Amino acid sequence: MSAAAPSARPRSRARRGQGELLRDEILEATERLLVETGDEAAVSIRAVADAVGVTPPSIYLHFADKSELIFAVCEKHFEEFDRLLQEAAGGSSDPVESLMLRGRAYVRFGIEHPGPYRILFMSKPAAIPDWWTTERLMESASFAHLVENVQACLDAGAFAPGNPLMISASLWAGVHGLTSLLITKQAFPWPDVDGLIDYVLHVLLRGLRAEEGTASTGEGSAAR
Amino acid sequence: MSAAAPSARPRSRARRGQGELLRDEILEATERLLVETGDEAAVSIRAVADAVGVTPPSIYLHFADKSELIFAVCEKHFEEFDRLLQEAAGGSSDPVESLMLRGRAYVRFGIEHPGPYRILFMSKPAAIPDWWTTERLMESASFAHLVENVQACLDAGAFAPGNPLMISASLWAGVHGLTSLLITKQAFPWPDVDGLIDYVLHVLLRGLRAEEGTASTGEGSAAR
DNA sequence: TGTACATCAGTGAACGCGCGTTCACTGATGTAC
DNA sequence: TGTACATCAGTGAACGCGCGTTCACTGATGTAC
Repeated sequence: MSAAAPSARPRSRARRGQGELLRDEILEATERLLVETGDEAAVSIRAVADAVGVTPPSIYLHFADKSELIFAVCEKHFEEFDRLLQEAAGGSSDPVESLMLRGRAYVRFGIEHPGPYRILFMSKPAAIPDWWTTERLMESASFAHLVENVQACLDAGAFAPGNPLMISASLWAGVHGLTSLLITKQAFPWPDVDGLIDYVLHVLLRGLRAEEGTASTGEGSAAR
Repeated sequence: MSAAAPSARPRSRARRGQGELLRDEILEATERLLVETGDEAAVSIRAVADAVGVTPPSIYLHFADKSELIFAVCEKHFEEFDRLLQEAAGGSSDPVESLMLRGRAYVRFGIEHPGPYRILFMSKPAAIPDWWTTERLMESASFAHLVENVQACLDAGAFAPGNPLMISASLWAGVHGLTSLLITKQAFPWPDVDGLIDYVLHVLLRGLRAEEGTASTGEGSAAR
């Protein structure tokens, strides 16, 4: 009977000086839609407004335009992403095992937040606005943490000597490839996902490992 | 002066019985736009019609709807993709080297055809129409060829024993990850791309290699 | 304690746009007689 | 050899849609006097 009922509760107007409350509600709703649909194009200003229980122009009270809104959400996710990875990597004092933990956390983040993951790592370069230089910075931060971890492996003699940037890029390619395939090709007959994740990480780390006997402090596998 | 001039030559109407000619021109134009923009959403029926020098309804003389058109183009690319990889892999009789060649060809295809690559391997599952079961078949064919190649490595004792599906999925993840990052993050300060491709492939293959001494016919690296 | 007023959160209606798709049509081409 | 006609390739105009964004506005809230 009721025409065009908003999907959320009616939402009462904020009190004087409390206008910022709406901003958070908008961010939350956008994030929710982004996770649900996994596609920036599917998240419209109108859909967000409807989800919050407000009219479209209200969005512009808090965000200059659509991309500012989208990237505000992504920024939050990027921060969380880096934080999760650092936290996971801190779970071991062995740098190689840290990489393993970091890799697992990476893939898990992607699987659990396919919407933001798509935008952060799979969207077209042109879709990223100019002012989003933060992206570069954040990415660098997140990537820099990986490089540090790799450097620690090299310093410990656990990895064969090599260019840490090259090694880091390779690891990134590996986990990103797995993550994005799992997100995109859900119908593919994947073997056990957790097993696959660990297998891919093991192959990569094994491929980077120092030759036996050459390492200064290498853990090596058995005497022979 | 002329209003709304079509971007292509005026194109003269086909003769009786030659209507199919337009079909090919449409496919070509779609492919061209897809490669240029790299985004399915950016390729509109109207843009294709304009590129061909024809009005939008003409498209429907040859394709039931937009997705049929898009996937007709992708199907062509998928065939070419598999063909290129098989051709590349045939460049060596050593199965491990075949994998290397296959991997290089994979990444090169992605870099050279980012539009089709995005649609084939990076688009949302929901964006793929139901009738596109071919996709699964083709994908299986292409993937099956990889599995065969991996099995040959196992049979030759060049790889440590393992599940060929798991190994194949890992290799796919590696090359896909590299390809999609190179496509998506063009602004990232990548090290030398060709070097990076080879490095990633080497790391993966090294990680899969049989332990020295365990292999029956392994090539091994030097005596010690 | 009461009232005028500035402020602020949010609305309602509309804009112009490009999209996929439909439908009745046109006019050149070939064929039957 | 000439003409009526069916066929076929393509057109022109319009449909309804959802989109981002703008603009003049409303009405509740707090504050100054």
